[in-house]
Amino acid sequence: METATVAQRRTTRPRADALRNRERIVTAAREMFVEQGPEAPLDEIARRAGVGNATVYRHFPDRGELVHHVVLSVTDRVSALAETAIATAEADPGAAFEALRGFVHTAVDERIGALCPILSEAVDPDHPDLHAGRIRLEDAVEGLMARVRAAGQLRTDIAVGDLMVALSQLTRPLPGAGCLVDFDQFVHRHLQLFLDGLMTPARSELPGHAATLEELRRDIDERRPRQPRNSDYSEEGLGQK
Amino acid sequence: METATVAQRRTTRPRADALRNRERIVTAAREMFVEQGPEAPLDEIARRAGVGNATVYRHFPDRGELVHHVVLSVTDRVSALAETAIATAEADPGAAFEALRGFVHTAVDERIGALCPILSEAVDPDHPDLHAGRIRLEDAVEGLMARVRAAGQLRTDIAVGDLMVALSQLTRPLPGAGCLVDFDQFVHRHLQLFLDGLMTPARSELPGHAATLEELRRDIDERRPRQPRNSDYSEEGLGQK
Amino acid sequence: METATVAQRRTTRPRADALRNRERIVTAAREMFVEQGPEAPLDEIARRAGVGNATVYRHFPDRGELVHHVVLSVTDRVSALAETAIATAEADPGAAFEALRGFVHTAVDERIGALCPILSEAVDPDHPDLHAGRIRLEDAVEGLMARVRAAGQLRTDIAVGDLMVALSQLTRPLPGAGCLVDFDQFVHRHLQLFLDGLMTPARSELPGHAATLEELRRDIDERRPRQPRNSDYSEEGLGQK
Amino acid sequence: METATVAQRRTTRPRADALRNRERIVTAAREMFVEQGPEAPLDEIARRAGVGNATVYRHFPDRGELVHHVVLSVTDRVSALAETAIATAEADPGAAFEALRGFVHTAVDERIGALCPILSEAVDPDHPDLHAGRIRLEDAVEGLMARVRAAGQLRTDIAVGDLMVALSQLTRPLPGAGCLVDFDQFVHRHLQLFLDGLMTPARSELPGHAATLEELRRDIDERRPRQPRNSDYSEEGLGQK
DNA sequence: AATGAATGAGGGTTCATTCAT
DNA sequence: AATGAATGAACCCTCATTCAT
Repeated sequence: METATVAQRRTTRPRADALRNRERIVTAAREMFVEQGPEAPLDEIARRAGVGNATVYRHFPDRGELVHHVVLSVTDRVSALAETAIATAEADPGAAFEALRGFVHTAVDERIGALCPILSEAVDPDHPDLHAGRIRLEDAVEGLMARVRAAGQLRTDIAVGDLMVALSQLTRPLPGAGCLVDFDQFVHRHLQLFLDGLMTPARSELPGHAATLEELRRDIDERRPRQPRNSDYSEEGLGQK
Repeated sequence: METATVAQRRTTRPRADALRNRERIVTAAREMFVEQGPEAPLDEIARRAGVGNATVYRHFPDRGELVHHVVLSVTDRVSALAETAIATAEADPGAAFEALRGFVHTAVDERIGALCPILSEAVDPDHPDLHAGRIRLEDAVEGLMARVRAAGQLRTDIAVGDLMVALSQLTRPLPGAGCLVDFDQFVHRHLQLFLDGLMTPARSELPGHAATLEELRRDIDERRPRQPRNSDYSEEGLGQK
Repeated sequence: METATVAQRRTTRPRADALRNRERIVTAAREMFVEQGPEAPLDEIARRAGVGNATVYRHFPDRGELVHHVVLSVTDRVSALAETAIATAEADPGAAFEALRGFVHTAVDERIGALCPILSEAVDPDHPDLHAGRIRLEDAVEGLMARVRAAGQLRTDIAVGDLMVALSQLTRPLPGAGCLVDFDQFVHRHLQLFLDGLMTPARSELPGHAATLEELRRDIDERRPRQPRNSDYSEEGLGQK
Repeated sequence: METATVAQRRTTRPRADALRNRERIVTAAREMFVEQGPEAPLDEIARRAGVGNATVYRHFPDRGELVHHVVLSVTDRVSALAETAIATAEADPGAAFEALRGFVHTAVDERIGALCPILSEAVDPDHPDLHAGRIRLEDAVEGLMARVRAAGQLRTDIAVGDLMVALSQLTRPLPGAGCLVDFDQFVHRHLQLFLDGLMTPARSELPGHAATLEELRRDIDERRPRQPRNSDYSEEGLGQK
């Protein structure tokens, strides 16, 4: 009796099924975002999660909220992966680059592509949770890269932003292509090739400059509404080393 | 005689402004497809082209027709770039890889990302024009890659499909991000890194298998409506060479 | 030379080809109106007439104008048919009803169904030309019916409106059905049955009252925007005679 | 136990307001189809039903589905009327034709004109429900006509298709005329006249041949895209008997 | 708390009408 | 005078979001 009262006092006692639903929604959304991008129909997410559409709204008042939580969830998982990889790299510095490879390929299966909103206007960059998540992710991946760099296996002209953005891009689904079963092997091929390009010795000189996630966010936030898009390729040193 | 010629010319001459409009629509669509994929709102394309929405329909009876022509246009431009690069590579085999680099970086400015529909359901793969375009593009890029390979500068376990798909992916703008001026330098950085991964000697073993554009199309056409998506990463040899 | 001047003075010298075009447009419109109703696409009418769409607008500033002229044209043709039938009926009063039958069936081939706008809001009832046409048609058909009635072969409780409206209705195309080749024989069957019902002796008592075209127009013009539609069948004497 | 029953009832019970809406949509559509045919704007149907347009789509995923249900609904109602009339005809064979008259006039109020899609491409003729409905309707009306024929009061050269098609045509409102209160009495006049033409003894010979609804459907399905439309009136015997 | 239903806004497409050649 | 081209309004349909049960 008293127990019940206490339970009731916790104003937000989450019912077991509510918690389960919430989790299923986030999972379904993560899948959908990877496959269709952050514009995926909410009704479809609800269907895939096995709940009514309105239930999604109960848990996440608007799409932004849902994106927010998905990003948090993926950030957490990928951060954990990176932290694990750090341990591996420290255990055997000779295999540091291998640890990085492992991290990259596994991150795909954690739907790291769902992180793309982190770099767009879809989420509020100043939200404390997201900021914290980004810091943790950045620290972990930077830590991992630092280990590989320390082992002399990673070129020195790249930073976290380079890896994360390329990772997001290479693992995004082709637009208008639905769920491509056969496409996944291609993703892993491209990741391998990209990773090969990260190894020492560097085989070319890079244009632009290395950037962290924080810097990328800042760049995005500051950009002007619309401008003619011109490559700066010809103006930059791109020559083979 | 001359009168007849003039008259005839008049009969078949498309109006100057109509031609201009058509060109502007294709250009606008190319931009939009790169940014948003082949599902980009036609109204927005029309707006960007500076014409009414119905004008788009006059020139291209349905979306497929528009996509078709954009793909053809980009295919042509990119094929020409590749063919030019071939000439460069032949002139100086020692700089073959440099010719490939040049091609890749320039292709970005021709909006090669607009080719993504070529790999989706958005175009009829059996249309003669598209098939011919794909063949020309494939031959040109394959020809270019062959030159670099012959010069001993390109790893041998990759094919046209690998390059084209990765190129499309790496050059796509971030979703919801509009036209990112600052992002372009990142694109070129990633292309450089990816290209470095293509050089000899190969630094890793690749999962899956090399594929041509034709094979990719076939894979897509054959895929079933929906299946659980499982990475095959863990089942494949991904080890460092 | 002087002839030319005179000709020019007639400010509205209609060029031969313009006249021909005008005629072809009206003909095409008549066909289309019968087949698809007065909402038929003007572009399609233009196409069928073999002219550009804008040419239709040169001749008929708006759709109403076109409908107007089609109605006039059909009214004329059908009036002529009726007048011919009168002559036949007078020549052989014993075959008066046969003359009426002939008129009805031939009127179908003159696309009398295109007259339906005469009873709707699609045309201005007060336009002098239309009014005159309606009077001529009414007089002719009434004249024909009078002959048959005088011959004792037509029931006396019906008037022109009854015949014309039923004629229009029975010959209208089924909605959404396109051009029904096989449907025409059905039209003629129904006309026969309806005509049989017009013969003496009358086999039933009719509800409502006989009406002329003028009265019908007036009824239509006076009707209120929207009212619940209730049959008055149960309130009227409909019994078999 | 009882709780379970209640719960179960709740699970499958369609909401009261949803049911009401569905009914209102079908009713509105029935009216619109009678007036404008099966191409009537869905937005207008929604407006008339007093619901948002999207609600129509929730209940009927596409136009075909709506047409389908309207046709079923009308078929049911009219079949019931015909079956009732059969009973009347059997009770007093001398009044068999009167029963037919009653059926015809009452069918108008059930919006029998909404059956027009049954003869167009708007519905799938092979759908089991529609087929069953058509059979029921055909059997009922044919049964009614058989009773009248058996009583020697109905001419023998007509079939169900003749009656149904003429009925649909004669009861359709004039195009562009909205709902004509005053027009209804005309409809009933014409029905009376048409019915008089169906009585024995037949007063003319009919062109073409009697057809059932099934045969009409077949004719429609087999017809070619477009052909010159020629009356066969002159080639057929139409003489007075 | 969960849900089915309702809705309005937005994009796709057609078509009557106007414009420029 | 004739025409191809351009346009905006209307309609169809989808989907995010709100409402009522």
